[in-house]
Amino acid sequence: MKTEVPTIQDVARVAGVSTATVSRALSNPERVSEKARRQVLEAVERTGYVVNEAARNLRQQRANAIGVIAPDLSNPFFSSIIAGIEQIAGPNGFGVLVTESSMTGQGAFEHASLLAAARVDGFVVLDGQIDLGRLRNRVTSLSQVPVVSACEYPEDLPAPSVTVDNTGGAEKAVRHLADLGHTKIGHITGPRGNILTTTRLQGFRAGLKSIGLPVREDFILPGDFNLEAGKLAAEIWRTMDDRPTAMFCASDQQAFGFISQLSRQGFRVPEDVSVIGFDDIEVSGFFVPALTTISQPRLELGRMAARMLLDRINGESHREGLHPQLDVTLVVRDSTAAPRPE
Amino acid sequence: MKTEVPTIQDVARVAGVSTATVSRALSNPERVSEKARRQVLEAVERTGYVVNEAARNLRQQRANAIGVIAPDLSNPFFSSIIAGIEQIAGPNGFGVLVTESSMTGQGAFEHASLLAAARVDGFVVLDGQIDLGRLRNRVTSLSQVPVVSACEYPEDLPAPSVTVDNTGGAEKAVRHLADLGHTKIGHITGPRGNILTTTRLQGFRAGLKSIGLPVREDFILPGDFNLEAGKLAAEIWRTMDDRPTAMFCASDQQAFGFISQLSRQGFRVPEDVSVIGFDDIEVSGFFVPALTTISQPRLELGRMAARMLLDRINGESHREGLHPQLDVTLVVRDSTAAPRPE
DNA sequence: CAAAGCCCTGCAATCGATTACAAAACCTAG
DNA sequence: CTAGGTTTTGTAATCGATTGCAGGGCTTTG
Repeated sequence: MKTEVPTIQDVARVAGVSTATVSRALSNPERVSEKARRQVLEAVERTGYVVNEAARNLRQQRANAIGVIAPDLSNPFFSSIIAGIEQIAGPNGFGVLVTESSMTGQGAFEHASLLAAARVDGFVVLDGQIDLGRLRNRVTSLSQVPVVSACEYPEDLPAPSVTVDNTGGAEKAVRHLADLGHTKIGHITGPRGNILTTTRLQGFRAGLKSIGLPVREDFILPGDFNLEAGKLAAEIWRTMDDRPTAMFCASDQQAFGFISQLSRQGFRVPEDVSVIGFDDIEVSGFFVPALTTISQPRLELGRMAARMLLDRINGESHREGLHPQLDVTLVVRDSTAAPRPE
Repeated sequence: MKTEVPTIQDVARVAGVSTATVSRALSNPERVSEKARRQVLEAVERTGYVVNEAARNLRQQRANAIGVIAPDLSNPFFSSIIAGIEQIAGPNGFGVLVTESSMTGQGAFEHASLLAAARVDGFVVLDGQIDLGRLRNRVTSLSQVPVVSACEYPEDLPAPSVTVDNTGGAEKAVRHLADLGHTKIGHITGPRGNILTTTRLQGFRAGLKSIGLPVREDFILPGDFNLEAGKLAAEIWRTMDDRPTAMFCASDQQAFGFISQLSRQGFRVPEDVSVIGFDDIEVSGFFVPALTTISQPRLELGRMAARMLLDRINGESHREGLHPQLDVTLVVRDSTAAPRPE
């Protein structure tokens, strides 16, 4: 078996035309004659030719790939977004390079420069903690690379972003609980400093206010988005003298941890306490009890981010300050109910 | 601001040496003089130079990247493996290009050829359905590219693979249930034709046999790995005259679906039926009840696959037929218990 | 002091595509 | 039949790095 990979030269020889014609026949079919096109296509078939991306990238000064910087690849939340990105990028001929930024700050930067250098034409950043400004300064070539941030985003973002309506979602959650008759509503927050934490907390307060309920600061428990944080919060809830009858959790995972720990301690959801989450990840509908939550379109988040990035790469520059916000919806299931009468 | 990206020429000029020396100073520091090295490093710092990967790749005939073909990116199971792959690839200077093969057969092939063509130096295949032989024939250049398959793998695999001990895991599950006193043990399988389905079913049968329990074919319910399949199976279980008192589910997700639906119908786990899963995904420990399951090292699966692939790319060819199998462990939680006395 | 050997450096070819430019081929209309 | 215009094709430069080869400088040894 021949071990040589065929090049455009081989195709040209077989087709009996020049390499220029081959190149044109493949990328601008309408620019060559019917006859030449047929010959080239046939030669491509015969030789099994596939364009060498490295050569093309070098010549065109374009990588035909985008990078994704995610804080945690194994987190299903981020991986859904990546799936969405891939759905758009792939069919458009763009590869998707993923990296995890979780490794301590330093590492993330090393990584990013690895990605830079004509390896990718742009980035989608899913990590709100990353200091984009610094990232850009770090590597000269990076400063020219378009970036779109999705989901989380740094406070002072020098790039377009696509997010969901976190504040509105939180308000919806609070309103739902209030509608059920709850007046003692608590909240377990996300990690300190995260933009999602901030906006959801803000929505929580705004929601209470708009209904005319007071904000009880002692009902706001600090947390994180993960399962463990929910468990910890449950322990705190247990020890409270005056307990909220309903909790708005900053994430579904957190809600699971919360409910799980309470069940273990003999409490029941929603009988003893109503719980509402945020995200609507896949298992939420199958949890016991099925989780009431705020659903966000993760796949669409990724798809939209990819579309925006591709647009920018192709020069259709939106204004820098484009920040579409996707809607979220309340999904009522079994983890919320009217409070038990006193 | 200067918008030009510095090239090796710029560095050479600033450092007062030739491009050859710059190149050597960066990749073979010991081959140039102390002085030249200092000058080059300083020039790199000053110019903010980063090597152009496209040019390097073209010249070296190597992409410094690996491709991952996964059936479903948003599935946390696969994304964990990808995270593992990234953990090994990244620090070794390799990019990780992901693609989803879920799109109907055709699409997957298109995609793979996109990945080929000097874009990646090798693949990790996570999709057992993919016909590797056909994939390879499709594109001449692909036939030379090293492939490692992980987790799932085609029956007649022409490539090394890394898997977990599915059969052994299933046996452990059965034994655990039997140890608790169950004699009527059922199984919900994975999707038809999948290698994981086959091996786990096989282990299930073997487990029963080794304990001396008969295999009741009517206790084997066809399914899939997802939540919905568990739900469907629950409906079947309900209608059975003679019900198994314990079910071994082919995946954790499936177990969730099963338990969820049963709860909804007023049954209790483990009181009415014990349930054991397979995978040990993150939420399993926080499900209600916490799920007893067979834990498999997903991250390590990815890490090992990446290591094997990198080795092959670097020419350290293991024999073609290398198929390491990682161990799985039984994790006992709250979803299994002794059967209720008749 | 010359010869031999080693280390370091630079020149220039090379990887495989794309594309500017120019030439050739073909048409059309006068 | 020819000038002018359009379409199609080919030649060769180019992208930015790596690397084989050869030459220059320096050290060592006889």
